This record gives sequence, C-alpha cells and structure tokens, in this order.
Amino acid sequence: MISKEEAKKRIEELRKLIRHHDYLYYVLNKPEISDAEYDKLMLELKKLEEVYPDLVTPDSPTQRVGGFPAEEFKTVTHTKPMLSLDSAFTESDVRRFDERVKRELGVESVEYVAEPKLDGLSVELVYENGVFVRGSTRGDGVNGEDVTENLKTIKAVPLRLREGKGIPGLLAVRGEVIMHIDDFEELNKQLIEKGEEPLANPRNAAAGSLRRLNPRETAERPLDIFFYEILTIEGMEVDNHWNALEHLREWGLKVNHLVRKCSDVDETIRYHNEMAEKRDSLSYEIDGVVIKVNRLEYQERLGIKARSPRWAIAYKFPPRAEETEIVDIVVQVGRTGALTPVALLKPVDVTGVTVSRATLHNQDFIDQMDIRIGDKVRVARAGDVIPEVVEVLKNK
DNA sequence: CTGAACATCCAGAGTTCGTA
DNA sequence: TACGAACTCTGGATGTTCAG
Repeated sequence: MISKEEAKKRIEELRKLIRHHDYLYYVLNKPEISDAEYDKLMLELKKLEEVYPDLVTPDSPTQRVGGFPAEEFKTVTHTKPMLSLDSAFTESDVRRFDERVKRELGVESVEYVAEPKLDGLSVELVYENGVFVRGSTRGDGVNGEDVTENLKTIKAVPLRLREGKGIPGLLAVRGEVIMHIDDFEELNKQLIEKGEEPLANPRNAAAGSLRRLNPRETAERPLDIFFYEILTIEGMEVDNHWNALEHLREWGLKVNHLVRKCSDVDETIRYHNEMAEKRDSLSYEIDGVVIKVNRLEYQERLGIKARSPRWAIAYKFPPRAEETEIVDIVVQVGRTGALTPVALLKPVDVTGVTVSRATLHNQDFIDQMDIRIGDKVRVARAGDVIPEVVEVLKNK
C-alpha cells in the first residue's frame, strides 16, 4: 500500500500532467499523447483518490462531473454587469460609431480589436487564486444562474489556471459557450437513434444543455467555450483589450484565433467582409463581428449606456433568408393590449429554425409593401430568433 | 427639432415542472 | 404519459424622455 505521503506527491504530479494534456488537447487542439495514455493517467489518479478520499480537491480533474443533480440554480450576482451590444447592419453604421467614438474622446484615430461574434450563450467564470470557483449565465446582465457544476464538465474550462507569468488573486472572465456544428449534428443523430427529439440548432442546444439540472447530462453534451473579456481582475494591471486576450491565452483560457487588431475603422470593415466570406467554412456559427476600442482607458472614458457599452459594436452579417408563402394574416393582442399584425406562413426551415409566423411590426415596411394572403415572401431571422418578412415576391 | 438613450414589449426554442 | 405554463436564452422594435 502506498503511503499517504507518496500518494499525495503522485496525485499532484498526475493532476499537473492531466491539466497539461487537457490544455494541449482542448485549448491548443494539439494533443501529445494518445487517448489510451491519457486514460491511464486518469485511472491512476482516480484509484489514488479512492484510497485517500481526503486528498480529493474540487479542482481535481476527476471532479469535472459532479454527483448530484441540482434542485434549482441559485442566483448569482456578477462581479460586473454583463452587457449586450448595439448592432450595426451597414458600413455607414460602423463609420458613425467610429466618428462618435473619436468625437467623444477628442482624438484623431482609435485602434480597435475585432473578433467573430459567436452564436452561443455568454457566461461569467470566476477564478480565485487560479482556481475555478463559480460560473453563471448572463441572466438579466446583473444576476444570472449558478451553473458552476455544468461549466466544470466542459473540458475547455480549466479548473485551474496555468501559472507562468503569475495569476491574479481574483479573475472574472466572460466567455461564450457554443456547440460546434458537426458535434451538434452527431448529437442529433444519437438522439434520433434513441428515439428522442432532435434539437433545433446549435445555439439553443448549447443554451439548453448548460441549463440541465443534472451535470451528468450536461457532461454528455459536446460543449465548447471561447473566452473574450476580462470582467474583473485584482492584483494585475491590463491596459488594453489585446493584451487582455493575450493574458487569457497564457492562463490556458481558449481565445478565438481569428481575433485581429485593427488600426482604424477601414480595417474593421475589411475584417467584417473577410469573416462574412469565411463564415460558412467555420466549425461553429457566427452572426457577425464585434468591434471594440482597444485601450481600456478609452473604454472607461466612453462609458456604458443602460444595456450596452459605448466602446463596442456588433457588426452583423446580412440575415439568412428563405422563401415561403403567407397562409393567413392575423392580428395578435399582446399582454398590454398592443395589436400586432402577424403573417402565418407555410413552415420553412431557416438555418435550423422552423419559421411558421412572422410579425409584421415594421411600420415603414408595411406602408411600402402591399402584403396579402397568398403572397410569396422571403423570411429571415432577425437577431437569429425573431422571424421577419424581409421581401415580398409579387407574382404579377 | 433631432438624435441618443432608456424602458418596455415581444419573438422562438429548449428545459423543467405541475397537472390532468 | 402528455400537455402546457413558466422560466431561460438571445436581441429587434417601439414610444417616451432627455440633452444639445
């Protein structure tokens, strides 16, 4: 029987090794050992922890999947509000944004960082002295749901930060939980084989998976995560967003490799166009690019509005649209008594969402267009979820 | 008067949970 | 077991308020 002293030493070695190989595999995507060798390390660790259960720590690689389903998710207050972003749909929207930023700052030029806008759900993860202690969904931006146990099941979430150039006492980071398209399709294949209902699209699949009360079920779902912002940091100074991303990488937090530093607004627009072309070749869904002012001091000076910062904007791609037909038009009464005309459509699949009704709430649009039952129309998903009629195809 | 900001409403899909 | 309500996620549209 191995002594407790020796066991402790070996356990620490094994954890370090496993963390390192997790990092190589899940963050860098460059494994150095075979799955079998990895499993062997894991098995050895499990056995030692069984012999000395008091040596088990919450950040041990064996503790990714918690034992008990939660009764409910507790509410967590974020270390800092998690904001959403204003949208830009055209180049001139982005140029206006750039002009406003420069005007407010009183400067001639501003450097930006541009990155793909991932289609998932955003979460906050808190690390205390390098150890993952709490994770939560965005919720209303101030309070979210505690999904710590579920986040721990995502292999790309380090349970402990990589040390090296030092780690902060407190670190709260923001990330986007996503499901890769091929994983999503494979999951649906499996669900159908089991006689269960397939999931509608990767984004909702990711959101739903993270909200399962039983972490064992979440562990079965192929989730991934990218990190893109430091919300709170104590014990270290960071002066621009680009460096913040560099720090995240050093700590073993996966950052999207398509992020780019842009010296002016023209470059952000070129970046957007490039990403629009690249969009279909990516393994995950994106619906635009995010453009952020690089200098954090500038960000602070620009400040925030109620729900979004003045220093960032989401430059959206044109929505994907499909053709269908209006079956009927009804008037819907909202819970405040608001009347909204709604087109009932022949159901059509628009990138994973079955659209069967679309509100005709855009007044300008209704005034210009003469929409009738039987018309062929093109419908798109605005904001990815809300269907709207974008074009009426008249058969005159 | 104009544009920005704000508050509120609303959309569809997924999950959970209560009820028939 | 089946169904629907209530909650979550996302973000677009609207009317009102406010500052320049």
